[in-house]
Amino acid sequence: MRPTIHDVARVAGVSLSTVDRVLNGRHSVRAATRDRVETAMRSLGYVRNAAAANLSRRRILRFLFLLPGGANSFMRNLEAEVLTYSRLLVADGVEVEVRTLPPFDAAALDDALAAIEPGTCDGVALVAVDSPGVRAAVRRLRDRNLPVVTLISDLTPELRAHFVGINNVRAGRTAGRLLGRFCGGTTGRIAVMAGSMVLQDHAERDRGFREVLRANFPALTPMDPIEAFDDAAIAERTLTALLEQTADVVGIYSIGAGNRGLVSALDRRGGRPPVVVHELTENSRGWLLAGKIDAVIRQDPAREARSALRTLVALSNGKAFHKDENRVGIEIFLQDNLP
Amino acid sequence: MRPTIHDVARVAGVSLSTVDRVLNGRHSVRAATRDRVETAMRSLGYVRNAAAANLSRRRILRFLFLLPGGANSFMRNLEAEVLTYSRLLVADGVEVEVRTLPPFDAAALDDALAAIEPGTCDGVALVAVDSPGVRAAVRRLRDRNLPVVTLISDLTPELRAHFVGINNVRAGRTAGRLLGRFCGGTTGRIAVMAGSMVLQDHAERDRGFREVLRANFPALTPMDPIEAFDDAAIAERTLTALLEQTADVVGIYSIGAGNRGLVSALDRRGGRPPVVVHELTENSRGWLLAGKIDAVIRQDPAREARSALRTLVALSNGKAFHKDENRVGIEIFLQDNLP
DNA sequence: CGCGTTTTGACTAACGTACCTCATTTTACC
DNA sequence: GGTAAAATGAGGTACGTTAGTCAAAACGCG
Repeated sequence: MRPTIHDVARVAGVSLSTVDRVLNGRHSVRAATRDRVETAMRSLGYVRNAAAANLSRRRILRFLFLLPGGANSFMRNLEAEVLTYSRLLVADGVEVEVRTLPPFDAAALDDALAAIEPGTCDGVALVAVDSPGVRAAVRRLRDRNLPVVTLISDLTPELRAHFVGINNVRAGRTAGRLLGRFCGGTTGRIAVMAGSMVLQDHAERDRGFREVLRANFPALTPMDPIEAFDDAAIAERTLTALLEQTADVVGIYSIGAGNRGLVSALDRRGGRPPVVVHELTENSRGWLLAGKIDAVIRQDPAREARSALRTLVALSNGKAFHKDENRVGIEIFLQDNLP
Repeated sequence: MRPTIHDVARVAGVSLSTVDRVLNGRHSVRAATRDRVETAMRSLGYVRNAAAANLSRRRILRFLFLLPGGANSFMRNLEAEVLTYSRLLVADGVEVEVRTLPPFDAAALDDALAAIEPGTCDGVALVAVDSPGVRAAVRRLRDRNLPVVTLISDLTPELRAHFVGINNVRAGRTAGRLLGRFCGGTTGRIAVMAGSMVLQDHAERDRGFREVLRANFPALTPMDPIEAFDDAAIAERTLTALLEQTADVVGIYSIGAGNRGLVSALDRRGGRPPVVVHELTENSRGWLLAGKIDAVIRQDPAREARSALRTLVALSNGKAFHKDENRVGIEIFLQDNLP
């Protein structure tokens, strides 16, 4: 049988109340008494029963997720995963509200954060837009002891409790090394297609990609990024034009969405250079299997949703959470290791 | 406020006892009554409070992990991860016993499974060795409603509740495709180093590797596997000999452990062909960063430990567990996407 | 030493569910 | 219609913790 606070009280020679006071930092307890209680806990190997504690606290944990709205398929996917996983957590007394905000709108995020009433929420996960207002709002939440987790896009580390997402520079580097190796010693130019370089994550991937090519594959020259604004038609048109004008394209890196256009453009030509894209979708999975692209790099939105939620739960329960467990990786998929 | 069984009873117009009977399938309840209760549950969106239920059941969940003993570093790693994660679960009333058995010993596994006393254990995770005795023992456990999860190595699917591990044929295919691409059109032979082809997982990886080379990279010819028995000295000696005898080795695939010997052998030569190995360790991570090898393929033992434990917990609580959540992937690491 | 202040103890109700007993009602069947 | 059997109700206790109240004890300080 696991020891309970009753056992701790008995061994420490104090009352239940005192154990409770030590455990929950209530009234003042003399240092000597606290020591005795803590020693007893250690010697018994006491671990607070999380189920009983939460039950007694009659506490349901309410978390707020602030995600950018709009058509961005990655974000919609992430939203769906958050909702899916939170349904599983209902049995453990967790309630999740997902609110979508105008994308890239610091003021809207700022307002949403400021509007959080004390006592109505036990933790926040947000896709950060870095601005002084947002930083101030997050700081206020932290001062209220509300755990804040950043998702996908980070803030300064001292403001948030945990960041769930990938390092996009390293994602770009990974793409660069993969494509560099796939090009196998040929010389030529690499076409780069992005959603928009205004997006921080796209810009970071682009940077990492170029770093690696410059340092490790000097025979490959990345071209200026085409901005396709995640639109298949634009992507197809501009890429087709580029391929017609440029004879020595020996590889293609697609940083964002709009890959349908990329594939159509390539389909109409005979042969194709190595292609590396981001995000695993039904489409990109099919293209990988069909041999229309060579590798997909992704961050798993399902794991990100779960990590964010688990982190919030752990922080709210005052549990140490395993950082490693809640880290998401930069995954590489070829047609053989698809999930 | 979330609805409780009291609410369900009120709405259904029955007593608490009856709701309890329906919920836990105790005495006989008339179909009509059961219907009313179930309708009430649905209309209220009732979800059983897992914390309260387990508390009341004064139930601690006891799980048994049966892992192969011996020096196999992957298994030792896995064992450590199981212990680490189970420490986190203590607060939720989970107790884990890890028992190591002689490796590849079906009889020992069989005995260990048969020795499980009813009532002393709520679920088993094992690294399966397929034999009639083991299958029978697992079937008996299943008949006792004890959830059984296979780890790393599977049994026939109908016997176990879940398998946590990777498909090694696909892992080998992944290695093959990666190495094939890295070799970039050159012609020659590929050296293959395994622990022992008696190991099923090594044999499967070898098979997948060859499949891909044959189908997609006909210019690359895999050589017969060197068996190094996970021993660095043997690996170094045999690989050195092989490289001296064979001029056209254009790639190396290491299926198992003993990579220290591989790296030493390569270190003593000028230049090296592309190298793909399995398992991410402090060593292989260092070699990747130092450019001594090109890619590492792994299954994450930490995630496998967590998945097995979470699956057992979910099954014991009668919860639907998310299959996807508890699946582990075949991960590819280059020096840029290391965790 | 006596005072006021801290610290501690004893006790109680509650959280939502499980599980038990005993009594009562309803049903099925002849 | 009467009987046994089945179904249901009522009520209690317990799980381990939280969170309170009130009284008693110990302490610090002049």
